[in-house]
Amino acid sequence: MEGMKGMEGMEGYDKHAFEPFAVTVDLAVFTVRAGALQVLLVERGQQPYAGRWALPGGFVLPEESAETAARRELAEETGLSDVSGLHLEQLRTYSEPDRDPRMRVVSVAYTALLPDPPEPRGGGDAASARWLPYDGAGSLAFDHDRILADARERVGAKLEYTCLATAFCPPQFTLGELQQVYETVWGTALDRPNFRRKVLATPGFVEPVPGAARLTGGRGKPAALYRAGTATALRPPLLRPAPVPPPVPPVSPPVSPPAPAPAPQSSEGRSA
Amino acid sequence: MEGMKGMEGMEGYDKHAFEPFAVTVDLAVFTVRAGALQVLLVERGQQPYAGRWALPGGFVLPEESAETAARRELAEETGLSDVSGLHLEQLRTYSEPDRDPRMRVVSVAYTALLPDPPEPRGGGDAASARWLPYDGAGSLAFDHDRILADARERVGAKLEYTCLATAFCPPQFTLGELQQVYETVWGTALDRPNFRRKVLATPGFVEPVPGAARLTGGRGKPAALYRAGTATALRPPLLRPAPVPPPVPPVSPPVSPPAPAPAPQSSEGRSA
DNA sequence: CTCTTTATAGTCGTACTGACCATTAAGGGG
DNA sequence: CCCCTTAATGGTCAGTACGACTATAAAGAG
Repeated sequence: MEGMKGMEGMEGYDKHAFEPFAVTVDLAVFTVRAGALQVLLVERGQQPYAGRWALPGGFVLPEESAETAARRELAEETGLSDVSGLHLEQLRTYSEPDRDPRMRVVSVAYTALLPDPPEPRGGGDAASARWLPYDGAGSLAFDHDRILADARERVGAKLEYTCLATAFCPPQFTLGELQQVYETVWGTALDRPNFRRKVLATPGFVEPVPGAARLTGGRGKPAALYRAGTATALRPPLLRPAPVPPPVPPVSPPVSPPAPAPAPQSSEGRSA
Repeated sequence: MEGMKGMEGMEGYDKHAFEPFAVTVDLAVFTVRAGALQVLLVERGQQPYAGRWALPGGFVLPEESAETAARRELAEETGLSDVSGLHLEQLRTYSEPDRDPRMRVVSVAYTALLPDPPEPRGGGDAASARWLPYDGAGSLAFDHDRILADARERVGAKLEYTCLATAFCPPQFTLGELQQVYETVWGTALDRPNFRRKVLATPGFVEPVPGAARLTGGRGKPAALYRAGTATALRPPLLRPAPVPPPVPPVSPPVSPPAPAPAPQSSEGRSA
């Protein structure tokens, strides 16, 4: 603002010369659990949209920034005592005049990523807060469907060119778990050796943990443990596989040469 | 919001149960002119920051979204009659409680890109509006230095993985002009043949214009004209050159082998 | 006509990536 | 105890992308 059109000579201008807005924050809090992308949602207790699921959020208080408000809400909703280490990032602001039927509300949306999700403290103010799978969380209150979709897209995109994925992982993790994060958020399978190669070739993405290789739990060969490195960007990026171009049904290549079938001398050729 | 903590059973709640905010938009409008990145700025006419340059912007009106307000302001400040085709994109929202000394103002920042900049209508409301080079636009009013820096970084990043660069160009342009956009925003020189190869290899980035190859003006071989294609993403991306890793003053590799000096058989080797 | 400037074409070697194959190290069953 | 299954790891190979250059073409300036 600060241009203050039509408010010349206003000198500490009157607060009612313009429409006052309510400013809120909405949170899209993600986690990867049981191989699925999950979102923290609250059930609305009153109109409008009573009984519907919605993103957690709340008013920005007079003396705090939106970022501060978002972190405060995050702590309240998750019940976590320390949210200072969590990844919290501004998504964008939603300001359609009719997004809340009651009044003019401008909402600054944030995205947060959690490693291991504590069950949210069901009590408190919101009717109930729960982790729900992203798929099947459709039809939220207000414009929260859109916010949630925007948030997922943003997270998916950032996995490509940042080291953000480790924010979904506990302090120590295996490369398999890290890969699972990518696969879950992107909804595609990745080649394990290639993924490994890429991650390890990126300085500062992950670093090995000196002792230990978790034997417990798992059924296969025990995996090495890593922790998040100091790097933040991923260059060159790790691009998600293209959404499958047209399968291009082979347009009948010239009928002739099934020929001396030189046979794909591929796999077998190397195994010898 | 919509969580409405501590406002249970409020039913079309009272507008004064929470702090009202002023909501504004700020615009970082860029153009590339004369080989330099330029920004549209207005000179403030009153306190605070009277006489200082600031980003154009203004209040969001009661019945419009921030996006609508941003486009309205863009039209007003540039004096352009049709801003519908211009690239306008939400940057982020700034909400520090003390960002405006007069009152609580939350500002949604937008970034806009213009091809050929008309001189802004100096008159109107703001003391004066002008294009100024990005470098040397330091020390703006409020937190606009930060907003401007964020905007530039965002634009630079988007040039890497989107076809956004054409938004800086007129309807028809040469590859040289397009390259100039990259070089100006990134502040680095690019190899011309390689840039060309990359752009042309990306389907839908640009498409050749049937007739004409501008002979006028230029001094060298006339360049072919292109127009923006339909593609929006750039995969794989066109990464800006790394900011030169540490020049690594050779930390005296084991003193011995300056040996048969295989000499960096680099540049000179090939020029012969 | 020559030099300078800019556009455009093509080459070479390395880095990166996708698609695979192979081996190692558990755990589960028969 | 041996064999099968499951996962992690270690490699190979070929095609693509890209950085660094060289070479050629087509103006305008002198």
